[in-house]
Amino acid sequence: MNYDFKIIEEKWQKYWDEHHTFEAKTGSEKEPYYVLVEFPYPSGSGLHVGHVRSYTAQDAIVRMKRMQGYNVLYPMGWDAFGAPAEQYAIQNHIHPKDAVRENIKTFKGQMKSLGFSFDWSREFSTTDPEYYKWTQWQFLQFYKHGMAYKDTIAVNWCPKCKTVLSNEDAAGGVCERCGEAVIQKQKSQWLLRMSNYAEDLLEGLKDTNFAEKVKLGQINWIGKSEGVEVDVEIVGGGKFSIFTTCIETIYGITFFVIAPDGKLIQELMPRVENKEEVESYIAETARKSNMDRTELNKGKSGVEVKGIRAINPVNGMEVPIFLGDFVLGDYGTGAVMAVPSHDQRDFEYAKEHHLDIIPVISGRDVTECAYEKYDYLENEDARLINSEEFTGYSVPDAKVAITDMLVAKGIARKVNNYKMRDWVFSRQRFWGEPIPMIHCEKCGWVPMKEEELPLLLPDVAEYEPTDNGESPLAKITDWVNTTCPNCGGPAVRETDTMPNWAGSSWYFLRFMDAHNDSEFASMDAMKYWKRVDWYNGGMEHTARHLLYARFWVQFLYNIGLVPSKEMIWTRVSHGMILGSNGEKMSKSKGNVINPDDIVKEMGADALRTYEMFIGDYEKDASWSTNGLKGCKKFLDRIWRLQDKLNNQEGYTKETLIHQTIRKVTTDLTTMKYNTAVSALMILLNELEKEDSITKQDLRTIIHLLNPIAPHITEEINERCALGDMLAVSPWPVYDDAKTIEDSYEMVVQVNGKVRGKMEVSTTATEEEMKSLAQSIENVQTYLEGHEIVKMVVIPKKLVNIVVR
RNA sequence: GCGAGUGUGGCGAAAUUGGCAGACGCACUAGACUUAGGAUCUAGCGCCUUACGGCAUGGGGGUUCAAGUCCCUUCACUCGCACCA
Repeated sequence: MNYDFKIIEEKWQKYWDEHHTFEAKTGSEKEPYYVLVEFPYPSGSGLHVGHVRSYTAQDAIVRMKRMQGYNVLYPMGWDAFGAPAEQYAIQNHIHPKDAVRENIKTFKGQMKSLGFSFDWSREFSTTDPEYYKWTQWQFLQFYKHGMAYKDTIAVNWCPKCKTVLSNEDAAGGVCERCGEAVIQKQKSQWLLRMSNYAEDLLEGLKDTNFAEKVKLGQINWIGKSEGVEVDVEIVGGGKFSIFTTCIETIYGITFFVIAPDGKLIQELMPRVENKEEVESYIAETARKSNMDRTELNKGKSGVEVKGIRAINPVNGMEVPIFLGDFVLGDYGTGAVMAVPSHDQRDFEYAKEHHLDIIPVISGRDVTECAYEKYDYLENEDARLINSEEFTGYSVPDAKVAITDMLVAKGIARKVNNYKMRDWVFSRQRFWGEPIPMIHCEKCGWVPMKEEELPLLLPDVAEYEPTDNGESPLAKITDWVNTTCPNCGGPAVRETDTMPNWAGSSWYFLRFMDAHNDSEFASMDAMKYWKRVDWYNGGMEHTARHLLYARFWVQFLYNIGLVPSKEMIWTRVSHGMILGSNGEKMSKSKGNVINPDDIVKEMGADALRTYEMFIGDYEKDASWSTNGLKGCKKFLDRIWRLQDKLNNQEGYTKETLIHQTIRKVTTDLTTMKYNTAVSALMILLNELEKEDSITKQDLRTIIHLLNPIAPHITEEINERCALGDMLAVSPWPVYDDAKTIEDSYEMVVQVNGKVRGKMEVSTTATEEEMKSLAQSIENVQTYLEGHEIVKMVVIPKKLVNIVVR
């Protein structure tokens, strides 16, 4: 008889709800433990089997930790602002607010039907005014500390979504959401000075326990390079600066290249002889999207800036200046020294424009391609050549000596540069937190009074983006028009909204104190919970979301509002659940599995067990309905164990049970869910062989399974009157001494090949093992006529007899 | 191009970190039970060989008594970053 999962699962879900079983109490004397899964966008398509994987994985840990006596916080909420929610609303012609409300209802119902032990008392949505009030408040803190500013900059613009994108959103030159090629557009934008935190964000990684690949993602994104900034004189007066990481090649300069989108060329313009040519190149670059600029890897476009020549600061050589779009206006100084002999990019440019190539480092020819840094740094014999007094220096020596010389002359500085830019914080969108800033003709930008927050999103009929790039909010004149908080004169509100990254940058703090209406979270609550001990999310968020969140926290720390500089300790990421064809699940491919269907057909416990058993948690895995059936069968067999119950005391399989407790406990702690399930299957196989089993046998196996399959196990426990509810019972403990078998199967090898096996007592000495090994008949046939050279004994494992 | 990772039966995967490769599950085969069912139970299941045995962890080489695991080399795929000076 199979179990009726539908009735059982609903019964326990209702019980947990009504008894608030999983609510965490701030301030409890138990040790706090905070487990977080990324809160989802409540999109219209509902919960994905991928969500089920990570939520179950964390749920299993959380349930075990509770039983181990921790005060566990496992919260859930909604990241409901931003394009996905808005897009859904536009497509379905309903107000985003209503769409979000509906979708949250669906998601929450689905989560409950899967038996996740979230603390629902702390639930909130980033779109709740009670929450975004504090997002706005924190923006004002950024502003008041000089960390938010408005600037007209070239921004990534998606012509299709009609909105500005951050560099992170426009990665690869295409819009993150719609895939459209991103173009550059000048716009006045709010920015957060994230680049000020580049070094701190790098340093802070040392105080986290992130997976190595997660750290690397952060390091790459920050993109630190150490180098030297050098002043360069222009013939006939004026100067500019360049940034280089290879100062040792400075004698090889044959030209300079400056950015077409930078300020320098505009300053030089009056002296330019070929203005028309230069201006048309600038215009051409502006038209190019990032994509084009990146894809044009080969063939270095550019024009010479005629009439202006620059002087190499070390040898006084006069060289031409070029414009090239491979030089970026907003990185470094927007100008580079070009050393075609030792930089492939410069080399190609020089070939294209017929410029000189002067080698300055010995060891390789430079007629075919450049002799680059990674190459000459490997060559210990490399020496400087054609470099006046530095000729003959090794590269490391030259780096130091040339830098010192230039610094001493006062024309150079040691500088670190970072790829990471300031965070573009404006979106021309309706569905986001309004930026609480007011513009007054007289006073300029003035922050709203904190006590007037939240600045509510008005109710409007039209929330679709406009063609001119203005936020839809701009059309609502009675919302826009206001008075200046400073002088009381007429003023207008900022109509841009915040990116959806804003609300998710601090939500984990709010969970620590979710209903506080006088602070975003009290210092006491944050000190109690300390930090997020274990944070799970998709790999796609490990670079950006995590970086924003860390930046946000570090800023709050610096102004004394959070207890530590890093509030997230361990970050892990899960692999995707792919369709049964091994491809990413998508509607168009028709390979989407809806968790609701599985819950209906097989039950939540079966789905949970299967997703834990599917394979290595950090790797992608393909869906298999057969695999799922196997797990359902496993649960059916667990259910049937009830029939074998007897009234005897103690364990039937003591050693194996202790081994299983140990295995499951360590596997859950190290995210090896698949082998934890397999250990339970092995135990079940053994128990099934018995005619009858004890209460303790049954209680232990269902206790160990409970974190993964909470409903069926709780039901068996109740039906068989095995003890207190599992959810509030202490986790089984194992005794190391009881995990040891009396005997084991000793393997006997001759010259490394297995020639015999023998059951041997665990207490057998090495000498005993040796003689027993030689007593095996089959082993003897391989020893005959040979001389034993040596015997290798691995206690409790094997004997290897080496013969000649 | 740079960085990271992966590669083990028909399939998903294990392997106490150098010690019996393939645990556990799926699929498959045979049988049992049966008021034929996509239920349950039993046995088998890497490849070659009648067998003894031999060969097998992407390929090649090495270290070792012993290699999926360590070293060198090579191939394939996946994921990040990508004109960052």
